Amino acid sequence: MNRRTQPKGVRLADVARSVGVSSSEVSRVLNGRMRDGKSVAQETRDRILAAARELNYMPHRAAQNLAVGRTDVVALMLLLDDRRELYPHYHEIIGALTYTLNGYGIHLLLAQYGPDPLESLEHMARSRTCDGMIITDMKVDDERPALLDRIGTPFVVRGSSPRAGVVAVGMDNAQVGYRAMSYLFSLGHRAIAFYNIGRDYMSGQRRFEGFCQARDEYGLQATAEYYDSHHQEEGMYQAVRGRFSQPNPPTAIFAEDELGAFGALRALSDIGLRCPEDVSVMTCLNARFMRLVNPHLTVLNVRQDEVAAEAGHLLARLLRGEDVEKRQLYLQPHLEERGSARPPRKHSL
Amino acid sequence: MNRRTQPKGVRLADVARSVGVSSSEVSRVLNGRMRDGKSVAQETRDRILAAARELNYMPHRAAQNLAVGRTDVVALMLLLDDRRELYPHYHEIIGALTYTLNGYGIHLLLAQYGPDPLESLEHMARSRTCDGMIITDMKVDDERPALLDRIGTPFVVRGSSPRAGVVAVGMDNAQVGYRAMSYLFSLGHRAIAFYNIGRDYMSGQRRFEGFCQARDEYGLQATAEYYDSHHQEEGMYQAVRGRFSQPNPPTAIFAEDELGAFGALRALSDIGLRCPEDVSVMTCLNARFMRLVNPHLTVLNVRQDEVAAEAGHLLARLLRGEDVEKRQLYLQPHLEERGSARPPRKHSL
DNA sequence: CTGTTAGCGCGTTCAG
DNA sequence: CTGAACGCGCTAACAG
Repeated sequence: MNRRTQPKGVRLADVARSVGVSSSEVSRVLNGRMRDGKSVAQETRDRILAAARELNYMPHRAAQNLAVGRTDVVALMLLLDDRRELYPHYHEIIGALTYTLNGYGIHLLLAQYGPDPLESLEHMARSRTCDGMIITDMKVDDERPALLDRIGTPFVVRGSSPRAGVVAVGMDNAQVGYRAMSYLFSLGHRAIAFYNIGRDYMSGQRRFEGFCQARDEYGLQATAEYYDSHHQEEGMYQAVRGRFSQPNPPTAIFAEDELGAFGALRALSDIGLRCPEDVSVMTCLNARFMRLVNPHLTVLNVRQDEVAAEAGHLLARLLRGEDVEKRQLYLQPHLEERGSARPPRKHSL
Repeated sequence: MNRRTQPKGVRLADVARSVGVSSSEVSRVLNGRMRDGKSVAQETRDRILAAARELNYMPHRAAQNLAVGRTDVVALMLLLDDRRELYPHYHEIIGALTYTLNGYGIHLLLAQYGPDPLESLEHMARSRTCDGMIITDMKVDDERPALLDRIGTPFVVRGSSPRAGVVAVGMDNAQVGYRAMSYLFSLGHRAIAFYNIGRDYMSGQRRFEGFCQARDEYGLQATAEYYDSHHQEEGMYQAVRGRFSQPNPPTAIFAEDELGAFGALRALSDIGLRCPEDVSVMTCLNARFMRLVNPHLTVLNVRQDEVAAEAGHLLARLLRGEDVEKRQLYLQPHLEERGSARPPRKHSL
């Protein structure tokens, strides 16, 4: 009961000694390495298990890792913003990954990129701190997949992959761009301002393609405006204020993400315009609380939690040695109408 | 350049052989273990460093861990809600912890509690998967501190500690309760409904104490109402709807957290009451986006990121062997007025 | 200043 | 069915 913990912890050898067998025998029993004919006498088996429980034996992770050459750890490297805060979408990614990986007995390790991201990544991978990695926020010229391939570390891309031959799971951002435009068009909007993530990001690039396709298809070349933004709440605020001080303001705004949408709303509010009466606003996001707040934003739901969960499953299978098809899986965004986008007014004041 | 990665990775011995020294020598140089008089000849030193760089040597984590008896990992075990999602406050905790710990060369490991939380915790600690832990969401009868003490694993409590003799850093929740009441009282409210976190949680218990103190001090025994809630958005929605179908509804509501506040707002809206014209609402939270949304909530800002950062610093110092005072640090909440709470109307309709 | 030796704790041959 | 011996890769103690 009140027995003091052993100074160094109880080892395999301690259990072995207490039973009067070799430590190999204990290892075999505890790891269930006795299939085929290879078996351990039922009696020694029981005695070993009893002793292990009695001594409260717990294998030493580092020792196991070293012996087996595996860590059961998957790393996710984080990009913190200028305030050292996590970007919103990480919330769901981290939750879903932790949950999913734990189902495979894998822990999630978090680290942040240093000044040289590739170096951070290489360090993490080559030191074998983890068995595999999830990489996110892909740039169009992202060198991480190639690096990890070279090192031989299994990984899954969360998001759009800059190239084939890797396992990637993300949202279909081309559809995000296309459907946002289609929807606003169908409501009757023609003057649409599309504020996008930077096109240096894969998702931004994809969205841009979707935007272009819709724009051309609907003949909006003259009225639909495209902006590369990626400057969060304040950036969008400034951008929208600036745009509305110009002639021919848009009747609808697509914002890159939730923060951008709030920036846009704040700008409209300060200008004296209402949403959706005067200007429609939509965006794409998933964060749960966002659905609870006012105004209820009409969004293309990009289910980051589902994406992350799927990425976790795929990586786990990869680590198990199962052969996973090296292909890209893109989930479709789901339109959720909540009233922040409506048909434009027929006549301006 | 295009050299292929060695099958098993390059080891210390490889570097040693390439230079013609023993691996201890390499280890010494690479780890800078040469203070005091103990030095390594400048020349061999240089040759070793050159060879290591040339061979692109990277120490094997598991081997180092085993040899040194340290992992440079701190674990945070998560509580997922019924939807397997992370509670809102984790977002800032995780970001701040990752950032802070990385400054000490420590990674953050995430795992979720199994059905038996104490067992999960013990497993994590005794297997020496991590060097230390951060524990959060303390219950009043929380057994985790005692368990970790017994095991001998360093830890820091994020939140209110159920007992002295541990290192804890959290918000002063008694003040949260007290100041929320004071503020609403000072605005002129007398009929206040205080929806609290469950009192089985330390923070709930503390808030309750603050609530009681203010209630008694201001003579609100007859009009201030207390509810243990802790049922998130939907729960608060139901609770508020229920309360307003009764006589003598409150003129002000304190909600346990952001989700609760949104539930309250939704309920009021459905009932046909406006905030803050008809009913004042305030809560306490920190999440950044929450500050951006409408309505702008008047809150007691509980800076979870600062709390977590401080907890990270303390744990890191603990792990370095510095002797940290085993005491509790509670930051003060900061009132931020954003208009969701106002003086009550003089006369009801 | 440097090499040798001996672990760290566990898994895994390979005989027996 | 079981034990002895070795290896995982690195660090630390101790000679020299």
